[in-house]
Amino acid sequence: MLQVNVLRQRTDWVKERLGVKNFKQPELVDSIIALDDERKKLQADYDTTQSRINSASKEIGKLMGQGKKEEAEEQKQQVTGFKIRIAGLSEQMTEVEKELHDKLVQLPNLPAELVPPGKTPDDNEIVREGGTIPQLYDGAVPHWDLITKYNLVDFETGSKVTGRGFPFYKGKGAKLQRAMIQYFLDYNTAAGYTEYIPPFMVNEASAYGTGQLPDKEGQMYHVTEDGFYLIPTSEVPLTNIYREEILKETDLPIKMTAYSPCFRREAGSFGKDVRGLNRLHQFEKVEVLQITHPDKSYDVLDEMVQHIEKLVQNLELPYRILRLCGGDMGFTSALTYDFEVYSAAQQRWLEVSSVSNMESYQTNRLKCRFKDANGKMQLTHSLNGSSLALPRIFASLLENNQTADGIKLPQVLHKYFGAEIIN
RNA sequence: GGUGAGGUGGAUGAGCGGCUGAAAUCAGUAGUUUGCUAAACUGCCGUACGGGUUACUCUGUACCGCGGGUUCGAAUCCCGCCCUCACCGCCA
Repeated sequence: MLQVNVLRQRTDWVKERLGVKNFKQPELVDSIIALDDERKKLQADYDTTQSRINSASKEIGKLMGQGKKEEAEEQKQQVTGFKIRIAGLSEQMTEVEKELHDKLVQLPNLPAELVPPGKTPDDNEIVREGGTIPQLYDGAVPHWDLITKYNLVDFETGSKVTGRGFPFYKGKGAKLQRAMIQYFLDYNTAAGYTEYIPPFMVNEASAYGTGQLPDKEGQMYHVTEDGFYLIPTSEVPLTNIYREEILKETDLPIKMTAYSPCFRREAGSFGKDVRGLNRLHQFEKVEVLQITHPDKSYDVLDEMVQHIEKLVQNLELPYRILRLCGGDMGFTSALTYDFEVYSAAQQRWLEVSSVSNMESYQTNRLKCRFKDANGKMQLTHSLNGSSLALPRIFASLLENNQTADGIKLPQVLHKYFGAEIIN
C-alpha cells in the first residue's frame, strides 16, 4: 500500500511511475487525495466536538460534586446535542476512510527507476546469462518422460487422490526433492539467514498484510470453516512475523529462510506449456526474505540476486537473469529480477526464482517500522526471493543431465541425495 | 471441545465510573558527579490521526486484547468474539 503523503507530495511523479506499470486509472490518485482532504476535515470537526463533550463532562462532574444539580442537568442537555453530531460525523468518517482505503489498495507499488518500460515478457531485460546449454544425446526426452522412465513422480495417482496439479513424488523422486530442500536451506543458513518452518495456513489479517488480499483472493485456497488461507508462499507467514512491530535500527537487516509447500489455485492460468512439473497447485519452495533499512534495500537486492545466482551456478544449470518490465512485474514489487533456467529437452526457459524489492509497499500495510537515530519512525523495506522453487529445477536437472546411462546429478547434491546418478 | 484464571505502555506490574495516557520497578536514553572491571543522582523515555509551526516546540482527538452496549463521563460496569495459561476430554 502506498503512503497518501507520497501521493500528495509527488502527484505527477506518482502518475508517471504508475504509467510505467501500465496502470490505467491515474485519476484514482486524485480521488484518493480528495478523499483524504475530506477525511481531514471530518477529523477536525470530530475532534473539536469530542473536545467539547469532554470538557462539559468534566464540568458536570464538578457541579455534581458541589451539589449544583440544575446546572449539571443543563450541561447534560448540551452534551446530548453534541453526541448526536458526533454519531453522524463518526459514521461519515468510517465511510470515507473505508472508501479511501479501498481505493488506496488498488494502486500497485511504484516501479523503481531501473524498471524498463514494456507490457509483455518480451520487454524484460536480460541482465546476465551463465552456464552452458548442454548438447543432449539422441535419445533425450522431456522431463515428463524421464519421470515415467525412472518412476520419480506419479501424476495419475495424484489426480485420483486429490486432483490435477497435486502429484506424488516417489522413490528417488521424493528423495531428490528432500535432498534439494536440505541443500538449499544449508546454503541459505550459511549466508546468515535464520531458518524457519512456518505455519502453512494463515489467517485473513496475514493474507491481507502481505498483499495477497484483496488483490489475489482467487489465487489462494481458502479453508472456510476456520477462515484460514493455505499459503501461496512462505513469504506470507514469514513477513507477517513483523506485522505491527517497531524494530530497533540495530535489528536490521532481518534475514529469514524457510522451506514450505506452496498452494496456488492458478485459476485461469492453465493452458499450454503446463505439462509435467511446469505448473502445479502444490509445489515445494525454499524462500529467502529480508527486512532492511530503507537506505540499504537496493544493495540488499543485489546481494540477494548474487546469492541466488551462486546457488543456480552450484547446480550447474544454464540460466539467465531478467529485469522485469513494468507490465510483467508483480503488483507489490518495485523492482524484480527473475531467474530462468534452460530446459534443454523442452527448449525453453523456465522461471525458477523471482527476487523483488517491495520497498515500503508491504511494510506500510504491515506497519513494520523502526526508530531511526533521530527518534523518528520510519518504514522498513521488505525483500524476498525464491531460493529456489523446486519443480522446475527438478525438471531441468533431469532434462539437462540425462545420458544414456541415467541422470547425472550436480556435485553439490551428491552427499544429500546419497548417489551421483539416477538410473 | 469442557471448566477455571487472565489479557494494561519494551518487560514486570498497580489501578474507588470523573483528579489515569495511565502509579511503581526494571530495561533504554541524555546529563551531572564520584572516579574506575562500576555506582549514585537528575531529566527524558507509547502509537496513530488532526490543527498550528515547520527548528525544536506547542495543541486537539483516539487507543489499557478486538468489537459492541450502558452513562453527561468507562482501563474500570454489561454483552459478544479472539488469544494466553492451568486442569479435564480427545489425539499424531
